[in-house]
Amino acid sequence: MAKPLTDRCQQILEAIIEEYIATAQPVGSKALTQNHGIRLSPASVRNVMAELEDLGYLASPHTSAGRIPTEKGYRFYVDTLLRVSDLDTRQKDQIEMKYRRHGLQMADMLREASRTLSSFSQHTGLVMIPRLKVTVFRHIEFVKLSPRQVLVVFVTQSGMVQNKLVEVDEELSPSELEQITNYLNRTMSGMSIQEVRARIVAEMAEEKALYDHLLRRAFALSSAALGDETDGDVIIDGTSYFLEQPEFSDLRQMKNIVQAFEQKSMLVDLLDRGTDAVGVQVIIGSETQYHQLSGCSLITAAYSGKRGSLGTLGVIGPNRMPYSTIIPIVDYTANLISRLLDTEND
Amino acid sequence: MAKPLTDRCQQILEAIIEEYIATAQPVGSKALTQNHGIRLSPASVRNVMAELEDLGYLASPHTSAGRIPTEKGYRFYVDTLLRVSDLDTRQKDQIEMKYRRHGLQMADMLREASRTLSSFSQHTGLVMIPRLKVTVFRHIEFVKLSPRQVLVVFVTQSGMVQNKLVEVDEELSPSELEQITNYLNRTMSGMSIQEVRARIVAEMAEEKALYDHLLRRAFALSSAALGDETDGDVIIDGTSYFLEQPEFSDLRQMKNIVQAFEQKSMLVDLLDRGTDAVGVQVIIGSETQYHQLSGCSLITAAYSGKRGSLGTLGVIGPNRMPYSTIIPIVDYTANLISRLLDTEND
DNA sequence: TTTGGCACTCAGGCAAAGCGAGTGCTAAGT
DNA sequence: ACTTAGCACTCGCTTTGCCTGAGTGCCAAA
Repeated sequence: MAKPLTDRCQQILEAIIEEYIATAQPVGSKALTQNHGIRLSPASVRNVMAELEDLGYLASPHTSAGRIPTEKGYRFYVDTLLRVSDLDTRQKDQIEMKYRRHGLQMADMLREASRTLSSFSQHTGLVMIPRLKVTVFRHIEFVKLSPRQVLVVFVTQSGMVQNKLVEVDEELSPSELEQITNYLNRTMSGMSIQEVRARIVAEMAEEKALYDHLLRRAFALSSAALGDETDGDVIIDGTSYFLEQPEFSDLRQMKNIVQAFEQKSMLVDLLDRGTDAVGVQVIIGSETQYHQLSGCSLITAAYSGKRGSLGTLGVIGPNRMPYSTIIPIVDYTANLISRLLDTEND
Repeated sequence: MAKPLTDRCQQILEAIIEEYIATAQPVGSKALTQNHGIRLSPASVRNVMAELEDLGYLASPHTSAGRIPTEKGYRFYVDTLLRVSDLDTRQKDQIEMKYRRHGLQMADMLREASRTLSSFSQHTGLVMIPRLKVTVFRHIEFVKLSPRQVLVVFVTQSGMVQNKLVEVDEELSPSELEQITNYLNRTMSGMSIQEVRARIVAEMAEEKALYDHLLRRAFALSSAALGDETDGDVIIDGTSYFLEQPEFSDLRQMKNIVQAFEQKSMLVDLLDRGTDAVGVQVIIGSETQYHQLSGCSLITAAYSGKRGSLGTLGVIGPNRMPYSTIIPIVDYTANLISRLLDTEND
């Protein structure tokens, strides 16, 4: 039963999907024979279409309309029909230009990436902020805000700044703070946060720490600051492109989507899935497993710094997205960001 | 010509506006006499309504529909008809509860404020982040990222952390950086950023600085870091409430609004207008002077810290907003935030 | 295996008709 | 002088029916 589709079937499926992506209208047999170099009569095409519908690649909204691709159809298209080309150099230059401003910190860069993804794809751009645990420790600093409150400012290798307010039981003198600062910066510099955490746990258990009051407080403070994982944040840009999509003119669904965007947790999850993958990932419709996002697809790619994968970026839009043009954009952007993060600050 | 409206006119206008706010439907003469304790016949009400229409407080979408308020109508309602009551203690407690988590930094608090405003008003919440220039210097710190790049981390009195990457012409040794840090923290602590800037300009001009190389570099570095005003940022929450409003079911206008939200500059401008005002401000429809936001109104109030006004927060929604319930919410939230910012860290 | 022919289906557009909410006006009542 | 009942009128909204056209499935011929 799992016999592969014939060449002709594939060719027609591809034509239908591309036509549908372009027009958002159910596509009929006649339209196909006219515009897509199919050298067959409408009747033959109809036979093929009926077959493809039986196999689950196409669906018809009603008897007298054309066919639209199913998710299975899109999946097949993306997996085997689609040949993605590279961006031409002009486009690459245009994208790269956006990052030419100097003094760009990582956060600015990621914001710019989201904006660029959105404007080049004409869909909604997503960029996940790196999780704390995958970043590399560079510098920590304590600022006493009140006798019991200490602001811990923490800088990663790539120039991201995290900060957290920590309540302490017992007041710390400026010189104590300075000693702690120096000690932590000396010992932890260059380690990943995961390593730092492991180190803290290990040292806390050691005898030395038990007797050294200051050391113990140093570890307590830093573990409080690094302890709670920020729950993942996503930069979203170009939500308004969603409002242009005819398939979301239904306000109820539109509201679902906007709410999902505000909540972010679903997007974090979806982007997370692609963090350790190589190359571009595509998630289509119900593969998201969120019914609020039904009809939405994502094109994502991981970006990385010196020490491996940092996060994921991508584009979200309706199933009917121009995959062939957006995939190279996402791919190039992810590589570009990785390159920029890799070469800077060395 | 500027004769004041009679009591009866005002009473009816108020009833019409409140009915329209509740139902989003043009309100007719009959509906009024039934539900709003107007002891008049529909015919009399009609006469009054015709008069109010002539005066520009009401409009009729077409002959055989009821009346809807004009912007002038809303303005009159807000200015003279509306009596805002205080929130009851239960609501106050509910709101206050949201800020009970400890270790809340200013940024978290403002985010929470936006969310709370939105969920309590059932419309879109806005909170402006304080402009750099109105904040108070507490601490500055330099982190050398590469020979020529220094990350300037800067903490305000209220615990906000700003950071900026600065390129330097000439490498700074760690000890130089430390000297600069100490000097700046000693001299500038407790001053507002405006004062700090003025001080820097003044000292740069003085003889002393001309001869003290290090001092000159200290000023150069800090002025680079404090120099460019961040162009104002706004925390937006509850955009999806907009999608529920029947008046925005037109997708074109909806798109305008969402784009305006993404761009933020309009919102920054609108919130800025209320920064130095006392109490709650209401901006209705075309008073925003942005055609993209036609049909939208804002309810805003300034919040302040120890040293006076910091920024503005509020709610944006359709003209047809329940002003009487939202105004107290905005008012209370602004006061609450001010109180929290005032009492913390002392 | 492909193709032309043909009957069939069904959504969308259009016009006519009916409904109903609401108005403005006039004349009578207080 | 103000209020109210009555009445003709307006006009948007909904329903109904009809038509059109795009597109289908199937069959028989090439």
